[in-house]
Amino acid sequence: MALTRDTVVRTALRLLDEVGIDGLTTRRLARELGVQSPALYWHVKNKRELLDLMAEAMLAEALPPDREPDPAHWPDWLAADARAKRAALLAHRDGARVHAGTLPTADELPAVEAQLSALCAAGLRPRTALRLLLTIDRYIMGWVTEEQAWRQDAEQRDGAPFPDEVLRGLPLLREAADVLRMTDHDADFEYGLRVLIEGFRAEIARETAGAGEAGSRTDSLS
Amino acid sequence: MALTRDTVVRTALRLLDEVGIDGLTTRRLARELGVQSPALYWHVKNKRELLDLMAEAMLAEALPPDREPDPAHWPDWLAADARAKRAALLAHRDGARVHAGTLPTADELPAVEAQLSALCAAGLRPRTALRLLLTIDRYIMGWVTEEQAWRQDAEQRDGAPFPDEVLRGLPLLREAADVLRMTDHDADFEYGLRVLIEGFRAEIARETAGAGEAGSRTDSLS
DNA sequence: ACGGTTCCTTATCGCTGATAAAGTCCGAGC
DNA sequence: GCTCGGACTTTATCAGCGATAAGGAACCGT
Repeated sequence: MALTRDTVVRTALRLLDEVGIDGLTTRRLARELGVQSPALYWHVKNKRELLDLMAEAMLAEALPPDREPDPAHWPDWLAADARAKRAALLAHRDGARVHAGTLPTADELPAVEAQLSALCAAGLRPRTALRLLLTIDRYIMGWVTEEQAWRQDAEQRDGAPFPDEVLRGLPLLREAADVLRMTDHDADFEYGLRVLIEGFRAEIARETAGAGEAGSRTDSLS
Repeated sequence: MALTRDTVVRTALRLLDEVGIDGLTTRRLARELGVQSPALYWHVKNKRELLDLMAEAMLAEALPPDREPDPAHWPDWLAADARAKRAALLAHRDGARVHAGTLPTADELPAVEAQLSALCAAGLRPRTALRLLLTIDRYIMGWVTEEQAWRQDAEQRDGAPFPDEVLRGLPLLREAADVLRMTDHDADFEYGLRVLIEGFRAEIARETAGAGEAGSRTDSLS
């Protein structure tokens, strides 16, 4: 049976978990597939394209299929989507770094349109709703990137990071030591997510209230 | 005059702007310094350390020196710090990618302690305050990473991204097209920042209100 | 004048992503 | 039944990468 583009990508994802993104070379992948490395270039234009396909497959395999988002419960599905995306990125070693290189493509747009539709029904203008989605997306990317770097580092570090001695004279940090040392990624991610959604709530309130003066944009903070 | 670790790092940063992080090789950097590439390894342990030093220098040169943050105006300095950090990362090509590889070090801690102190004076527990700082930091990292990838891509792309034709049948995206196409990074970043700070405000209100039941953590969204 | 430290060079290693060119196989058309 | 053409894969090779070993030159305190 000849090699398929699909098996190349799936094998690459499996190999990624074994060796990490830095260990994922075309030769290693070819070996895994029982083939010489130039054979890969028949199925894939170059390594960049391979990584793009991996990122796409990563999200596809872990993300739930499109639902019609319910405007009434936007905080719920917004949070659920965020958790699902984080989970998708965490599902593979260096998942965030793989995804980070990719550019948004046109075929993701319909799902975004559906989300916008629900958010607008909840009271936002399209511009604001899209900005909101972008904001949450960047939080997730930044978060998981850091989280995976930290996890990676934790494997080859002996003992706790930021040992008690370096916290001498820093009483507040000492009190928040478990947050500093990232002992509970899930809870800490959840915190930021809640803050964001709380902020969105305020934003919706503001925008609904000032609906009459839609044109007068202001970025003031208070 | 002999080479200095400092001139190596400064030259590396200048070269980074010219060729980007992928073009920044030890050979290229050595050439820029009028030296053979193994000479670099006298001043720097390896490339990872060079990048760490570059990241450190990047932030040091663009970030304002420590001030004592004022608890009364926490939204102001929090936002100012966020803008400054984004500016620092934007100041060099691929700045976010350079910074992303680095791990937090102990000498950043005193500044964090000072921020915690101000946030606690404003009504937060240390754990919550630190989580808040982490949240905003990850937003910045995620944002600028994406922003620089986008800018990079824009240079070698002809015409607008997401041309009108792909927005056919997607009326809300069409209305938010300038956000989708990232025509104003500053304003879009500012939006997310404001949402975050609005969320922090709500968080402070919640925490101050429920101060009696400090132990009963809950992550529910509503 | 000598010995040690500092700083840099030359030579080389094993590895990377990628291309060119040749070879194999298999199925459609005659 | 043979042959031609496309679908794949191979071998050979390239330029470039980060890194190390070993040696040489310059300087500095003694």
